[in-house]
Amino acid sequence: MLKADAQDVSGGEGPTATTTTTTTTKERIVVAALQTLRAEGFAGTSARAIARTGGFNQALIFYHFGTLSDLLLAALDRTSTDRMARYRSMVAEANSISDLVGIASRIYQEDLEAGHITVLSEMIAGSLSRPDLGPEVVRAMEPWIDFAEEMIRKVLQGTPFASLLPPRTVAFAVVALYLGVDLLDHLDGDHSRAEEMFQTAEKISEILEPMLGAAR
Amino acid sequence: MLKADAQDVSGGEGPTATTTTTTTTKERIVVAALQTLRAEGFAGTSARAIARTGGFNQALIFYHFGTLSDLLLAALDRTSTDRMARYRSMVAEANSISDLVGIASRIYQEDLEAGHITVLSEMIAGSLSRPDLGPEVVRAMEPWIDFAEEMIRKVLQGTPFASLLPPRTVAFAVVALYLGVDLLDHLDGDHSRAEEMFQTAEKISEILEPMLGAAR
DNA sequence: GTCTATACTTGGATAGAC
DNA sequence: GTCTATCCAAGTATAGAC
Repeated sequence: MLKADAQDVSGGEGPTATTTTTTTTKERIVVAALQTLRAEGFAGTSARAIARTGGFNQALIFYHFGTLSDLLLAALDRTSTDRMARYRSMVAEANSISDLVGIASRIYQEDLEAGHITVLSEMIAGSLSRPDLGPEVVRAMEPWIDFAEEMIRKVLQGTPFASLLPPRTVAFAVVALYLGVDLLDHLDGDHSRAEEMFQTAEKISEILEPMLGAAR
Repeated sequence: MLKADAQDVSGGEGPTATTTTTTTTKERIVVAALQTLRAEGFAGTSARAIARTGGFNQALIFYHFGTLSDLLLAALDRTSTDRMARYRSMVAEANSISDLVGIASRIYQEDLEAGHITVLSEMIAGSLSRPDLGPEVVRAMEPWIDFAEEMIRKVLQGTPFASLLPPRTVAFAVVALYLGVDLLDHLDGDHSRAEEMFQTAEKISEILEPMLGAAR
């Protein structure tokens, strides 16, 4: 997996709706923007830096996207959509708390290596300095909290925890935790702590589960 | 010893070692840097922006700190030290889990309003783009994980959780959660979710506590 | 659609007067 | 220690040739 993404494309503009990965320039620019965000962070992601990364002319960014902010938002949208599809497909099988934790653990690993979450946190951190980004970044985060809420609801249904843990609040905390862990994880490259965190969570959920009866 | 100066003032240069807060220029610069980081984010915190915030000349930054990175690190050190003192004084009374959660809740509120955590997350996010910051930011984070670990250890001592929850791992998660919650909280300014999260945590800890006997 | 060239702005950093 | 002036690199964005 890892670099398996770079895109699903398919539904392009042109009439050539073949399955071949026709990489348009616009897509190449988005991909380069994502790579740059991951590697250099928001502050290092200038139009010129993106063009260097992708090996194309800097002016193309403005031709295709108008402003740098618009490109950045398109890139954010892209990862967000791609990852959401992946998350949904992975989580389809999950019915219990420990299922969910296990999947979260594997998917975090995937995200970490590919830098998907880093793009989010860099965009969030960056939107302080460019207020036009703020509202759009907020919108990009919402589906994630919704998604987490949905999963938590599903898994807490009928357990004694349902009355104790407001799904929306837990969802918020889980998303925040994801972001924070990724932030720290990337800072020093010591991934063992996150691993141990997920292992601990799995252990706990496995102990908890029998106390609840089958969650579903 | 990373810029051990930055200082507590008091022991100033001049013979006037009074208790009055003699604000040296160096301090004013650090304060302005913190304000700018909070308000404009890492990407918006240029030497010129800091000088505008503080109402002093831009060249002073380079006279007093050499480079912008060094100023930023001094500022990070400053908040980190200040907040650590505050945390330690607040937490001195805490003996139980629910004590700790309650204090964490109040202190988060304080941090949020003053933007203390934002400085951390902006510096972490920013260190991607300026690799010279990375190692120093890592060092600035360590005391926080240590501190959290210490607290968690203290409060878990002798409870059944002690065998289940590795203090270091939980500490890492708690710090990550703090960062992530602040990140999201500042993004859209909706502080109710964090509040509810802390309230939920308090409720849970209050329910859990009697099951453990006095934790201490 | 893509490239070159360029206008204009901001930023880090230094020199030198005061 | 502080200010003015300035150098130069880098950034966003646009115009116009191809």
